[in-house]
Amino acid sequence: MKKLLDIISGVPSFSGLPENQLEEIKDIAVDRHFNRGEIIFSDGDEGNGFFVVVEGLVKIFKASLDGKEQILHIYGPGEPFGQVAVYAGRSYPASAQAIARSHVLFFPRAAFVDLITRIPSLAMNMLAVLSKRLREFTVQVENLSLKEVPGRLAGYLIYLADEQGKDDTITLSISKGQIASLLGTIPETLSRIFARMTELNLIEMDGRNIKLLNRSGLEELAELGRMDTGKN
Amino acid sequence: MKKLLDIISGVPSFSGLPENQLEEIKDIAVDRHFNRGEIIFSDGDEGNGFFVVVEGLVKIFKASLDGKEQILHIYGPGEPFGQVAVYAGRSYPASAQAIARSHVLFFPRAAFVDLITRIPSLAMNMLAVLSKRLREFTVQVENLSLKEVPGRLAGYLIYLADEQGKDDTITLSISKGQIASLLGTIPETLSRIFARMTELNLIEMDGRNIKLLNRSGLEELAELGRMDTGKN
DNA sequence: GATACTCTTTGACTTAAGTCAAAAAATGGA
DNA sequence: TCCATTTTTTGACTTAAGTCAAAGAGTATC
Repeated sequence: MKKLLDIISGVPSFSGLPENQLEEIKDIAVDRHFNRGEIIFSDGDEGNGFFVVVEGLVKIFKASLDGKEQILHIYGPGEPFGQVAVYAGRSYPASAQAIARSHVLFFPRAAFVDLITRIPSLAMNMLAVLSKRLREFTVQVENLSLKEVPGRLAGYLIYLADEQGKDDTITLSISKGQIASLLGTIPETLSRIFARMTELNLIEMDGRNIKLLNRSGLEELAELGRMDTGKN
Repeated sequence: MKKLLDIISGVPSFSGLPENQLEEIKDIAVDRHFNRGEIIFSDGDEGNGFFVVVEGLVKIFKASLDGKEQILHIYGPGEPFGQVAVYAGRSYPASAQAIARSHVLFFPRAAFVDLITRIPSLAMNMLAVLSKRLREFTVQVENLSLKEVPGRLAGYLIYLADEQGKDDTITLSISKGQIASLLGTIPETLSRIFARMTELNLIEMDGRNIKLLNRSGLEELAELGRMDTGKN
């Protein structure tokens, strides 16, 4: 099956490996499919492997007793998730849910650990992936505790603009409710802040398309962490 | 120098390695000392290695423009920090400061990466350490966004009690101001919540000694995330 | 043992953001 | 196209926690 090998060779975590090793990785991968809304694993579940998104979108989140949730990350094609359970503790530290019809690859722990110990550059790649995630978490903690919601949103919009490239028009790939949860707030608050940003001519919004009208203004807001313009 | 080898063999990240490999690790380690208050590295600094605390206490934190700070973690003897710069990105994702006179070991990147690629079990150990940190971050994000300050404090007190073992009396090793920063709040708020907990007979406080009077009450508070007792 | 710190607590006030409720848009089938 | 969800927005109100200011405790130093 040639297609699977192509997919695997395109995953950043496996980049730079020679064909025969990619072949070995391919051999232990298991195809799995999830419908929109399906839970892939739950916080605390015993985990005997990790996943890589091939197609679709998966959200990783923590839920509270009273029904609130905080999204930790949203992963798309080429991105691995659930590795923490492979290297330490054996349980997943959060829940994963498909937020679109998704095709993922599952890598069983034992077989993968064996590969890592035999392929030093694979180990280095995995260390790099985890380090990148740690870096992202430091930013998330910083945002949640040192920035107000407008600052977090400005940062997120800039992040999307950089990611999507083109001009300064971005398209949201997830619902505003999900964005609220990712930013540690609720839809009502997010909606009000979008309105405020439009008011201040920072952005222009049409459904899921947003145009950044004043990038330096947004950058300042993201940097400072609060709306307060400093005048008066 | 025998003492250094003893220290290294006691570091969890290096556990399970044979003597000759510990020797190799020892050979690349560099001794460094910091006074209380000294900055070890700053957020964004180019990092060419990581550290392990031998003696003392080091705080890892993010600072905001307007002088606030969020502590990400506080590390004591045996714990490594700054690894993210070694495996990805080459810059430190946060700042590190000695909060007590500290003795640390510095491991230069190039030499350590060489060791990792030659010693598979060292690579696995490092993967385990990073995974554990990721797990801790998921808890911190959950706390910041889904729990109110009383819930976070209750969880922290329980964590300290478990760590310090003995009965249900704990001793704070850091100032209350630092605890406030670790929990994502400010000293005034923390002080008021300590007072409220004392009021409710959850704890008894004498300076830096705290007695947990009602552990299950605290556990419920930590679990639920807010003070609200649910009655009425 | 008085002086000069730093750390902690208390009080009065402000505010960002949450809750609850309902209307308005958008989306996706049948 | 029309109906039924789901998503987003708006309004009125509440609240947890922050700000500012000042008083009390602790600790260390000479």
